[in-house]
Amino acid sequence: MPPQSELNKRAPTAAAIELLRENSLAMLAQRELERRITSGEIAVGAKLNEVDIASALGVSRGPVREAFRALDQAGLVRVEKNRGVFVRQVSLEEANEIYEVRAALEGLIGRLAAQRIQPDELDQLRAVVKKMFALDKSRKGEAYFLLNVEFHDILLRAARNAALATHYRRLVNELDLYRRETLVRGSENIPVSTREHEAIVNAVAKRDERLAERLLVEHVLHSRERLHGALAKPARTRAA
Amino acid sequence: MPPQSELNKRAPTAAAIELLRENSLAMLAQRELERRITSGEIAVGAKLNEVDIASALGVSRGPVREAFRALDQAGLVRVEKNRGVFVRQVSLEEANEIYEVRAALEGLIGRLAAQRIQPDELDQLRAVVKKMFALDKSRKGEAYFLLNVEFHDILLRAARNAALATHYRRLVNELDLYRRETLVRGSENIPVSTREHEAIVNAVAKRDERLAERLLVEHVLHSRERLHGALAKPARTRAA
DNA sequence: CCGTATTTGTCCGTATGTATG
DNA sequence: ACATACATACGGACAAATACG
Repeated sequence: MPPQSELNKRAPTAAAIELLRENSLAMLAQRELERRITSGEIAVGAKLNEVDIASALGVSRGPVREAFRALDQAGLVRVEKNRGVFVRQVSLEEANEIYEVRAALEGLIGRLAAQRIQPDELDQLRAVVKKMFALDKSRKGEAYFLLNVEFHDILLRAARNAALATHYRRLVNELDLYRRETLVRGSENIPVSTREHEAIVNAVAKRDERLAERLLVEHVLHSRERLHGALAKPARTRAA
Repeated sequence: MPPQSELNKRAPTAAAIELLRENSLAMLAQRELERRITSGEIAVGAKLNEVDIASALGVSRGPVREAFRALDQAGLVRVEKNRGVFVRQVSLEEANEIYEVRAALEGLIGRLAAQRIQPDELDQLRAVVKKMFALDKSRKGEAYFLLNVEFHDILLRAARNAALATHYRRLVNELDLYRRETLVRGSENIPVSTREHEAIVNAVAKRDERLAERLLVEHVLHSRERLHGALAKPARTRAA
């Protein structure tokens, strides 16, 4: 593990001191570990050694242990008493369960966003979809992935519901673990997915709650099918 | 705070030792604090003093601090750096947001339960509703509250989705904090609520997913209205 | 506004349990 | 099976920040 981060400075910089004014080392360690896990920097199933991580982050073991408990509740790691902490592995069955919940929340996001979205947020959504169409031709998987995250984040803000945002983000994190578990990357059919995004924006813009809800639920289920399709038949070309 | 719990035994009993074989002190402390918070033993907004709780539980501050981090992620407490940990207060606005999410999940529970419920679970649901009708006449608020929890727990099991259960339980916990915050107890109109439960059981028994979903969503929204009604007009008698 | 007491934040030592040869 | 090495679990000491008089 590379021993670098916002933490781990021998001589704390002014910025680091400012961070510590508001955040405990435990919270900073939690965020840093969350970043390393969701980014794939730490592999799924990997064991998190207290002393290694503590030294890598330049803190003692106390804050690291506290961060572990938070990450456990957040569903990112699994704690086994007297054995250690491991990056959580999400099975196919669990992923299907999570998708069911996510679809329900995604539908709610669509309904609320159609009610509450502001003009500037609509502009942002349209800008993201525009970038998606531009990307469409070159098939850049990683860039598309980021735009997709941005799209759903804008919708989430537009829904104006903090509890919804909290639970939705956790589900997305868990699905990322599954994606990494299965080593499937770029399974999205970008042209199809982009058109779905476009239709969603139009529904939200028309303030059509029912349509936005339905399109987002279907969008999630389609994403799941595309992912499973990539898993089940890796050699076969997938129809839209 | 009463210094009693499964923990805090000077001479650990055999049962306590068995507990410790599988659970760390941090996890036990977390559960115990969760119980004390959700039961109202510790008041909403109260400050949780590390040393007091540690001595009350008969452990050191380390496990208590770890439990705090987990409870923070679980939405039961709020951590302010260098100031302390407080039982979370849920405002009216937050409660409304949580209700929106809960309604969506409750609808999903109804749909999945209608798909997947087993005969013995249906029997359990009917038994609970029967008890509710029996209670109906004597208007026992606390007993009804417990039956209500049991009813929704059976449905949750019948839905057979662990992720759904996790997120649903957290939302219910948060709404309990709101209920306690507003000091509203027994705001349910028991006859009406019981009939709603009965209708839900019938829909699930008929495997009518759409109806079960709709009835449960409405049930949640009605519960919210009954609660808000009790808040807005405390002096007035509430109509159904 | 300052000094003191209390509380939180962090670190490290020790005990206990687990994995390995 | 045993012994050794290693990792985690817990407790306690010290430092820093906050609250109080």
